[in-house]
Formats: sequence, C-alpha cells, structure tokens
Amino acid sequence: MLTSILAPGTGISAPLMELLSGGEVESKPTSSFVDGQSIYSSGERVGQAYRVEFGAVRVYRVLANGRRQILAFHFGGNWFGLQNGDRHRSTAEAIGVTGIRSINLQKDPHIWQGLLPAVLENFSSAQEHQLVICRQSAVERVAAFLLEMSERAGNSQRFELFMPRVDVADYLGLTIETVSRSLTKLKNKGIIKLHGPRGIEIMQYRALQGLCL
Amino acid sequence: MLTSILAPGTGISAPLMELLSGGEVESKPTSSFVDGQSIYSSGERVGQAYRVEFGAVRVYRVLANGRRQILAFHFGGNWFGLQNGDRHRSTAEAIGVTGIRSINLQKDPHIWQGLLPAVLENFSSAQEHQLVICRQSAVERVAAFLLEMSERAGNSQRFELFMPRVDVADYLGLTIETVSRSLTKLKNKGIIKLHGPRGIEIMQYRALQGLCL
DNA sequence: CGGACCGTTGACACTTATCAAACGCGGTGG
DNA sequence: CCACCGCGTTTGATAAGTGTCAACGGTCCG
Repeated sequence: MLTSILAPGTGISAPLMELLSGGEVESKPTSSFVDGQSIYSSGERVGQAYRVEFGAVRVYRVLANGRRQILAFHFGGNWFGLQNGDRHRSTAEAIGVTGIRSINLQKDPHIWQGLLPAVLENFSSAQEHQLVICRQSAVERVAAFLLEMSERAGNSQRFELFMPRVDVADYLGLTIETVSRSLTKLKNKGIIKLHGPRGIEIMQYRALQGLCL
Repeated sequence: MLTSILAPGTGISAPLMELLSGGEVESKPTSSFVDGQSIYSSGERVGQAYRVEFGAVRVYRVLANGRRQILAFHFGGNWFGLQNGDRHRSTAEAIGVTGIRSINLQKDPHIWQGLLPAVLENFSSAQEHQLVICRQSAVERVAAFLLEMSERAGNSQRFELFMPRVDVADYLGLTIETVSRSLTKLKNKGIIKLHGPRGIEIMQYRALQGLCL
C-alpha cells in the first residue's frame, strides 16, 4: 500500500504508520454493526475516519432519480470515510455483521497526515473502477469484478461474495438482470462455476483476465 | 478547497498552505507545453507533483482494447499527478498551450503532507465523475459536463470549451457522435446555444441542472 | 482550387434496460 | 411433515438507447 515515496523517513510519523498498519493508536475500540446498518450518512458532519476490522462496507450515493451508485466496497484493513468538505456526501453501510474501528479527526487533526496513503489508495481504486465502468461491456465488468473480489479474498480461486446481486449491479452500473445474465454466460463458457447465490469458483483465471482488457 | 478540518492549525505547515494557494515555495519556474505534449506518461516514475498555471490538462488511460478514457481535466490552479505506487498509471497531456509548475517530491518528501487537500479534491472529483458516468443517460452526462465546464469557467453563462469533441466523448464514456447528438438535442430544446465547435452559451441554467438529477 | 480535419447527421445493428414470470430456498404455521 | 409464503435470483420477451458505419458540410491551409 505504501509507496517508495511514502516510505519511512518521509515525514509521516512512526505512530501513524503503525496506526495504518493496524495498530491501535488513539483509536476507539471496535464497534459492531449489523447488516444494513449505517456507519455514516450523507449530510452528516465529517468527524471520524473508519477502518474495517472484519466484514465489509458499501459506500454509496443515491441520485435524484432514485438510482443508487455504490462508489466502493471496503474490506478488512481498508480505511474509508476520508473526504474533503465538512459534510459527508455519501452513505456507508455495513454488509453483514461488520466490525469498525474509528478515530476522531477533530481531537487529533494531524492524523490526516498519516491517512494520506489511505486516501491515495481510495483515489486509485476509484480511478480503476471508473475505467471498468466506462469502457467495458457488461460481461467484462462482471469479469473484472470477480477478479477484484478474488484478489481481495487473497487471490483465492473459490470464494463467497459478501454482497447480494443488487449491490454488484449498483457497483458496476448495471441492473441485477444483466449481472445475472453475465454470470450465466461466464458459467456456460466454463470460465466460472456458481455455488449458490454467493459462491464463486474461478475455473479459468486466464480467460477471466483476458476479458478485462 | 480546504475544509474546516484542514484549516490552519491542523498540522499542515504554513509554507505548504501557501504553496497550495499558489505561492512559489520551492517550485521550479513554470514550463510551457504545446497542444498534445505529454507532461508525464504511463509507466514513468512518479517524482513530481504538477500544478496547472494556465491552459488545461487531460489525464487519461488507454485500455488494451484501444479505448481511451479521460479520467480528469485539470485547469488553472489544479494539482495533478498525485498517486500512490512508484510508476504513473496514466498519461497527462497539455490541451492547447499550457503552463505547468512542478515540484520535486523526492527532494522534499514531506511536501506530500501539504498536498493532502489536493489529493482529497482529486478524489472527490473522481467520485462525482463516477456518478455522472454510471447512472446518467447521454444527454444527462453532456448536461453535467457543460455545467462542470461552466463552473470551472467561473460560472459564466457563455464560455469556450478547451477540448475537442473526442476529448468530451472520452471523458463522458460516449462516442463523438453521441456527444454531438446530445448537444443538438439541448440546442433544439433551447437550453443552450452553440457558437461554433467550441463556444457554448447556456440559455436555461435551471433546465440544464434539472437534467443532472 | 483541393485536401485534411473536425463536427454533424442519418441508417442500422447491437447491447442493455425494462417489464414480466418462473424458479429455488429458507422460514413459518397448520 | 408438508403446504404456503416471502425473498433473492434466474430466465424470457420486448423496447429503448447508444455504438458503428457511412456520408455530408464547414473551416483552415497549402
């Protein structure tokens, strides 16, 4: 996550590095959220930075036309809730039972500095996602999504999706029907196997990568 | 651009704040680029942060299928080229004659801290753009684009686009034909007037905003 | 005058959204 | 134990939107 440029000795203090890597510096204890419970909501004041301890989080915005766009999923170790402006413009919800550790930004404003790598990481993810969403067909988006989830699950060939179809659809800018059809296509080509609604098994890694042009 | 959280006294040093607001702290003199000239390219080492002095910049990536996606446009005052990892994953090019000031990140790595607001700003823009691109129709995307350009031109009703149609298309995830058709639709509804290929005049601001759901 | 470049317009094909229905599964209650 | 219901997913038919291919028009410049 950290880059050569952001390596030790760059002005980022050691305790913050530790915090970033999972230390418990100045943080509240982990609090638990149930499925669908909101961690922060659009319009609320920004005052905390959050880190997923276990489970998963979706960050989304609802447009005036009623459509929901999931901007990002966050999993164990990911920081989120970092933004400029004093009010949240998005909503963060737990997916399943989720543990969140938060740190207060007001009390300790210089902590922002330590969070720079996390912000850069989020920024990078947003750009990657933008590419997938804008210039790929439905099947290609789903393929990219599966690879992303596989990677986040430790590059495992077999894994369970945290989220239902509607979340996948709202993340990829598709409808649930199109997501479902795309999965079926990949299944029929023998590239993946589906184990129930959430279970994914990648049979042909190469073929999947080939789709993600 | 700066938020309450990032106001003075937050640990960001005064010289860096000055730098961000346009001061000339530790920066090289402005260098000039001609239309289409690259400022950095995908694969190059990350070593500088850049700031647009005049003109405009497009940051894009080319996918394996040959399609180009413009991730962001940057105008006077905007910082760009900030990312994690040690190699650029995108290419930045001047649009028209453009002045760029750069600062060396290696020599002065703690400067990253002062750039945090700029990174947050870029992150925020990327997310906004993601929403426009994923959940809006062609006309709505073009409408949002015109409002964005109007805002960047100081909320002026009449302005000139910096970039040709192909850039607009690659920014919005559309084809030049669809962009052209969308502009024609807006023109026919009396919402905008077109003054040559680059000139835009917004006749009904409200109607345009109404399209951006 | 001719050509190159950019933008517009038109015809058509293809992808995906929409609307609708069926399926599978877990839970509840008779 | 089994029928029933609710929910999420899948599948099907159709329509709308956008991409593709092609032609045309305008401007700039040699």
